[in-house]
Amino acid sequence: MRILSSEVKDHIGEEVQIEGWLHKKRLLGGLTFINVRDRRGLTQVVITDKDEVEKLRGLQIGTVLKVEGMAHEEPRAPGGAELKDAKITVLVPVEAEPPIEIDKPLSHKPDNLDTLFEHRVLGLRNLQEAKVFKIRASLLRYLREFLYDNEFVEINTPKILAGATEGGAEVFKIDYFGGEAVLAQSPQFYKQIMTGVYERVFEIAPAYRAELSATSRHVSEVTMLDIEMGFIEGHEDVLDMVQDMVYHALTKVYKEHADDLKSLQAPELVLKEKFPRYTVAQVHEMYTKATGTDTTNEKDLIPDEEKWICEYATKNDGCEAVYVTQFPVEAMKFYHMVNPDDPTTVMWGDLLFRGLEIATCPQREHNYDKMIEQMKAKGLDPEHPGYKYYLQAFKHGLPAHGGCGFGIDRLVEKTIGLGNVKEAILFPRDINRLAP
RNA sequence: GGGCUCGUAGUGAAGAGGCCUAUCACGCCUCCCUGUCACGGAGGAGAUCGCCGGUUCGAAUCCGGUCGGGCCCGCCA
Repeated sequence: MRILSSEVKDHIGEEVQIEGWLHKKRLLGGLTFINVRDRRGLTQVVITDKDEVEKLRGLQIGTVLKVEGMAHEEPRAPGGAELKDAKITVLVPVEAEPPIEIDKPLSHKPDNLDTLFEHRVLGLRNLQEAKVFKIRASLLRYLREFLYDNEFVEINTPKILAGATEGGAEVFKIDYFGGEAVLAQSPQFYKQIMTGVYERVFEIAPAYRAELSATSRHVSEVTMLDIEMGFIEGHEDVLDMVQDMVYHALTKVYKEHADDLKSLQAPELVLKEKFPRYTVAQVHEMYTKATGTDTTNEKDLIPDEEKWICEYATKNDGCEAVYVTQFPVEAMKFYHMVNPDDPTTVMWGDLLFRGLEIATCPQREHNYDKMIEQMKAKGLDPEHPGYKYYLQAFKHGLPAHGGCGFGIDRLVEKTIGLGNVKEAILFPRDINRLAP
C-alpha cells in the first residue's frame, strides 16, 4: 500500500512503501541519501546496503521508483522523518540525462527563456516551477469560489466563430471544412447574451490574439476570466465586484502559499479592501506633472504610466491594485456605455496591479436603439450576420449590465513577481513558439 | 511592423585581435568518503565559439549578410 511523502511522519516505526520519481542522489560512501518526489513533495530515503545503492547506478533523475523501508523519526531529515533500510524497486528506468536541472532553480533571465520553454516538459518538474502553477491553480480556485458565492453561473462559450465581430485584436483564421472560421479573441458577445438567462455569468477559457506583439506581456493564447453581471445600478457595481473578487483571491492565496511565495521571492502583498480609483485624465495630469512627459493627449495610458500610477498608489494609498476609470470617448467601442454625466468619457475602468493592466471592466450599452445608433456611428452594419444573434438578445430585453475581461496569466505573473507573462503559462504560445 | 540588443559544451556564465590546444560552475562518467540536504575531495569525457562570407600574417573577438532569441515602442488584455 503506497503512502505519500507527507504521511511518512505518521507511520514512525512501521514498514511503509512510497512511490515517486528519483529527484536527487547524494552518495556519501557507505551512506547514500536519495530524495523521492511524489505529488505532496519529497521523501528522504537512507540507503546503506551496497546492493541497493548499486541498483541506482546509471539511473537518472526522473526514474520512477518504489521504495519500501522503515519510517524513522529523524530531526536531521527534512520534514523530521525518513525511510531507512530501504529496498528499492525500479518501476520505470530512466537512462537519459535530463537536459536541464531538476533540483536547482532554473534561469528566468529574459535571454534564457527560450531554453526554459524548449525544455518545459522536464523543467516543470523542477520544484520551483511547479510552485508557480500550484499558485496559479489556487488563484483560479479562489476566483471561482468568490464568483460561485456571489451567484455567478459558470458557462462555456464557443471558441470557433464565423467571423470577427468584437473588434479590437487581430484574429486567427482557420480552415473550417473548406470554409473560413476564426478563433474567438473574447467571449464577450456570448457572455452578454447569457446575462439574459442567468443575470450573472463567468467563463474561464482561452482567448486567441493574432497580434504581432513581441513583449513580455503578450502571448497568442491567453487564459481569460470573463465576467458579466446584469441589473447593476451603475458602473461602480462592476468595479466593486471585481475588486472584492481580486481582494478575496489574493489575500487567500498569500495566506495559503506564504512559504512558496517567499521562496519564489514574490513581493509582499500591499492591498486595501477598497482599491484607489483615478480617472484617465487624472493619471495623465499627475504623470505629466511628475515626469515632464506630456501624455494629456493620449487616449489610453502608456505602459510607463501604468507602472507609475501603481507605484503612486502603493506609496500614497497603500494599495498595489488601482482602478483607472473614465476612458475618453475617442477610445470607445460601439458596445460601451457613454458616461451620462460626461459625454466625453466612457463607463470603462481598467484594473492595474503591480504596474500592469490585468482587467478591463466596462459597462455595456443595453438599450437596443442606442446600440444600433452607436454601431452606425462607427460605420458598422447591424444587419451583418456577425451581429444578428447578438443584437437579438438586446431586442428581447437585457438589463443594465457590465463585466470584465480579466487576464489570468498576467495576474499569476504579477502575483508571483515574474518578469514575463509566459513564465506564468505551462506551455506558452507566442509569435515564434508553437511547441511544446 | 519599427528601434535597440544578444547567440561560446546538456545548463548557466567568463573571454572583447596573438597569452585559446577556449576558462569556470552545475550536470554526466570513474574513484574516495556513514548524516547529507546547492554534501565534500581526486580524476575524466563533453564546444568545428549559431551559420555564410570578408578584413588581417593571425578572428570566439573586427566588418557585412543570414538564421534564431530577447527587450522596448506601436497594436492589444
